[in-house]
Amino acid sequence: MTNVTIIDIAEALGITPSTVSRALSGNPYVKESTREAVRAKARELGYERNVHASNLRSGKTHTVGIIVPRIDRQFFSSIISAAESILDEAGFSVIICQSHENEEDEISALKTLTESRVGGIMVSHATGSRSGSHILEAMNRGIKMVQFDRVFPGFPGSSVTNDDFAGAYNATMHLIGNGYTRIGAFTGPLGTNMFLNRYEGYKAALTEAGLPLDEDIVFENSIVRETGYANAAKAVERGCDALYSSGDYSALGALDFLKEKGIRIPQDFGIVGTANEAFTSLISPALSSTEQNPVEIGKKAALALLRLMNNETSGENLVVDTELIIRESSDRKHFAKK
Amino acid sequence: MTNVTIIDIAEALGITPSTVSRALSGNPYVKESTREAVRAKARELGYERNVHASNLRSGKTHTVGIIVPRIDRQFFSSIISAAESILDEAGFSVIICQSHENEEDEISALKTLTESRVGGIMVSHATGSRSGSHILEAMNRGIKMVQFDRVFPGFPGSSVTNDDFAGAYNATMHLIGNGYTRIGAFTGPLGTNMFLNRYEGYKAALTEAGLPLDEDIVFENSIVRETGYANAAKAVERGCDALYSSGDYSALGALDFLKEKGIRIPQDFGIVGTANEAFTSLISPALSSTEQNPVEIGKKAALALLRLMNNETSGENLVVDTELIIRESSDRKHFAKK
DNA sequence: TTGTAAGCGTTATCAT
DNA sequence: ATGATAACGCTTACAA
Repeated sequence: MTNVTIIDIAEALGITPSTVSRALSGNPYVKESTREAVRAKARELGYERNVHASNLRSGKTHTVGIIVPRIDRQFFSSIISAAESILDEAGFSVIICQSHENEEDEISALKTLTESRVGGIMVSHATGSRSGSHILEAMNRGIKMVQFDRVFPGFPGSSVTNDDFAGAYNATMHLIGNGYTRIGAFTGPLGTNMFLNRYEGYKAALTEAGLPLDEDIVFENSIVRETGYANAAKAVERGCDALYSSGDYSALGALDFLKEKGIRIPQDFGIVGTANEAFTSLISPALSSTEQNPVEIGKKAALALLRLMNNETSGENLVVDTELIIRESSDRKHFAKK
Repeated sequence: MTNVTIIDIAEALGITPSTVSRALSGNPYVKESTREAVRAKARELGYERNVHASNLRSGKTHTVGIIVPRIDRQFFSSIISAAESILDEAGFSVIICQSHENEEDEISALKTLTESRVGGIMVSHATGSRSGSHILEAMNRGIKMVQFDRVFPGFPGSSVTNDDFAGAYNATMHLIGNGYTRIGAFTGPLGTNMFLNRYEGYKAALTEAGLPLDEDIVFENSIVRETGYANAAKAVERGCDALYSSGDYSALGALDFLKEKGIRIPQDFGIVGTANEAFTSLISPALSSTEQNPVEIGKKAALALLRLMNNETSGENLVVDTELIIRESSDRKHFAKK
């Protein structure tokens, strides 16, 4: 265990701890030769700053926290990875907590972080977290917070979200542009803002194109492969020739059904997913999807947090553009020859 | 900002800070009524323990660190997720650092963690980290460490690895059992122990089955889709009827080639990948692969670290079994009817 | 069962 | 440019 302190360095050099502290922390009022000597001795003795003593005395931390529902979802791990790189660069270590999609764990994660006196927190809330009162309360206590992806609108602090409305709108417009005329929708639970916004985008596109909205071909809670398969069957039965899906897995389930029935994709049926999961480019036919740019979200959120901690802003709401990735499953214009 | 201390609680209650400290930390020599009163007042005042003061005074931390090459790889994020759940349960927060596959960042991550006086560290080293001397040095300074997945053999402390040899052996044996007789291999860089072990497992299976080892059909550094495609062409040209691959992406590349050439899978050609990436079950034909059980690795490593910090062991080397997942790409016995 | 008092390692405020 | 000193908030002998 390292137990070398600035006092040891001071004694070895015949100076005082204050000078050692100043030398090590880059205080300008230190003779260059002293600084050199201190640095050399510190290295020689294997000195390591005790961040706890430092934090206690100075009241400042070089740690921030990130709370996500689960680390092992690609979307979140990409966000964390990007954010970590930026925060690390700025001299902050990152404590990561998982809420496991439930409010209780989210509250305890928040407690862990505030007890550690982190300088700020990035949080994407659990679906189980309904009111967000614990988050609001922490914000009101003065904790710098950036909400990302899943946010409680109207809270203080900053936020970074995707433009879900535009993503869905663009995807639906793309289907319309490829000549599909009866386009169904797979949505997530519409109680969640994100899914609601996507549904609104879908509707807006239909409206703008003069197509009727038929709720018979809107399937809520279609987010897994199995429901996708089952609802694709209904969609086909109800005369759809395309599907906009709020998720890639349900779109995959739809592909399963369509391939099984021998329905040609994209000639007879078009489909676009959402999230641009890794598998979308690997399956056949490759699935068109909407890229959510998690790396961009992570970077923007980290920078927003740094600004917040620096008092350069009291809060800002940032939007990250989505990007439609057109692949075989919906690109009738190019793949029809196949 | 919270600034309520145990002194505030003590004053409000007309007792001393020591008693408050004892009450809050579960010291048994505290009257039940006192404990209740302290807890109530703490809640009322919005008290939060200052972990820095606590750590400084007690010399103990409730924080551990995890260093991985990249958080955003599914394999590592699954390990972290599993480890975090267990460590969190045990009362530890987790600081996560990325080495970005280079030694410099790994060293700086190690420094960040030791400066934070973490109680222990889980580490999977960067490919760019050749000697591991910084890791060894930290271990020798008394830092509790568990290496996982990519380990420097012979180091003190604990380790958790996959049985890569057995995984490759089983995969190759499975191909042999399905009647394939000229089985090529895609390996990773053989300078890395893990890949070497897999190659040895492949060779052992051939030997045991009395099949010749032909280095013409062993392709080193086949780890991405593109090299898989190119080397599959060579393998076919050289008469292979099956491939054991040390990675899933190169196996995917091989599938690309085989499908393009109209070679029937698994009737005319069998293939098994490694890692059981999410896409393996989603593509067609579904790819057989070797599951590395990251969740198991994460759990085992976390528990090993807890034992190490508890001085229940001075080091142990644990092995996590891999699991062969048989899918269409290699299962001639069941899919041949197709 | 509770109080007293010292100290963990650092930094900030004086003073020199 | 450096030294002396106090203090950050907590835990822990030791005493009572």
